[in-house]
Amino acid sequence: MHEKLRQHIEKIVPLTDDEFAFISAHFTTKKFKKHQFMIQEGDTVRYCYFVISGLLKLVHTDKGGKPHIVSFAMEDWWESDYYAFFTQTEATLSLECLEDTEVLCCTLEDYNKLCNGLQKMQRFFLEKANFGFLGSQRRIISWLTSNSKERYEQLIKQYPSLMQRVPKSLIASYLGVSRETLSRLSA
Amino acid sequence: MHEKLRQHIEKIVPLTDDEFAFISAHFTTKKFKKHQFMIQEGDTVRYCYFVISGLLKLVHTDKGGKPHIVSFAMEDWWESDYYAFFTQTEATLSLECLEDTEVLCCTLEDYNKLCNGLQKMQRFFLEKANFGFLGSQRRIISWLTSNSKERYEQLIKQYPSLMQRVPKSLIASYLGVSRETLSRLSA
DNA sequence: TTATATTCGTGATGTATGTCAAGTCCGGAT
DNA sequence: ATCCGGACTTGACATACATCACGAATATAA
Repeated sequence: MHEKLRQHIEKIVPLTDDEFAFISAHFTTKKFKKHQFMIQEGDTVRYCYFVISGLLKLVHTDKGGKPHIVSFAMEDWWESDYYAFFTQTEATLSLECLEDTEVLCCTLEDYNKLCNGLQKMQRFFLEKANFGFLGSQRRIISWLTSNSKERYEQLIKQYPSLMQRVPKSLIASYLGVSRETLSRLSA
Repeated sequence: MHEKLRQHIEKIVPLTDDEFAFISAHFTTKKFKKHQFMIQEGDTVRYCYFVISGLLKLVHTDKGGKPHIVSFAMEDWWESDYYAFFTQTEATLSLECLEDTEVLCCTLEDYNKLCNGLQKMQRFFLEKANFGFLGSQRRIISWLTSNSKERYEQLIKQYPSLMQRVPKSLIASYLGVSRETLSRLSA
């Protein structure tokens, strides 16, 4: 089942069997049920996660108690409260399962061992980080240049499956509009 | 003058003189005047830039021709149209000087040579990429959870000098509001 | 200097969106 | 089958913001 991880990494750097065995040793498997929290606000964040199957939402709750979806994470995505993970501080985000989910877990210590022990792996994480940054920048640009309807259409074009898998109120939260407004956009 | 680069890198990884000499050899210096374009839409993006001094704006122009500020870049920042830089495709962003500016330039080839030739440097870029991602994510959260006035206050708190260095219309563009609205927020 | 552009504020008005409220539809639990 | 709660839509109204217009102050250039 770590095989999915291997395929994922080999999209960026080829691996020998020995190398993958080394990598694999730094991950553990966990399963979560729908509605379970993988990270809750205030937790110490032990892991970053590679999603084997399932679907997650990364959520920030504002002072007024209103939740906002920072991102979704589906198969082949890496997710965590990365700020808390990297700085080993308390989580300000929560990570919750929208479906039954299976993940591979990597501690910060193992993340660093992977980077230091295998140059290819550091290269892999560098690529991931760069493209993660570009994805966020793209979302910022989308927000600066497009109205709600256009952003909605861009989202369903980019992730068509999302519409079938999550309620529209969560899509609305991700886009930063109310669920009522989103409902009216389709017209 | 590459000395600023050394100090900057050594905030993350310590370097020997030999190592820094190796690094230094992969950068060239350039100077630009206020209003000069370092990157224009449609250009091939030869470099990513480390800002020694001065101030830049990274801009996306929408279909209607309206410019939107994706980010500012000041001393000690790295900037480019990274998507175009990494994928060697045409720039969709422009990079323009708001002040006379001095930068160190690094081609993608040199970037890769640095990563492959010196593990410390790959580690450095990994840290930069991770924190760049976290910065963008923070901005997205700020947008999801705060109104214009709050986002404005967060910005001046985070970068007080920006207010003295750029016209408010650019701040407005960065925040995604009209200059008139920004003008009324102070009240 | 004078001329010209840039910056900034402010009023009037239209529009997009949030909020509150009601009601329908549907699936899960008992 | 009945009940209940979540998902979604739609209307009414309030509000934040964009846009257009104008003028004053300031900077920049000839």
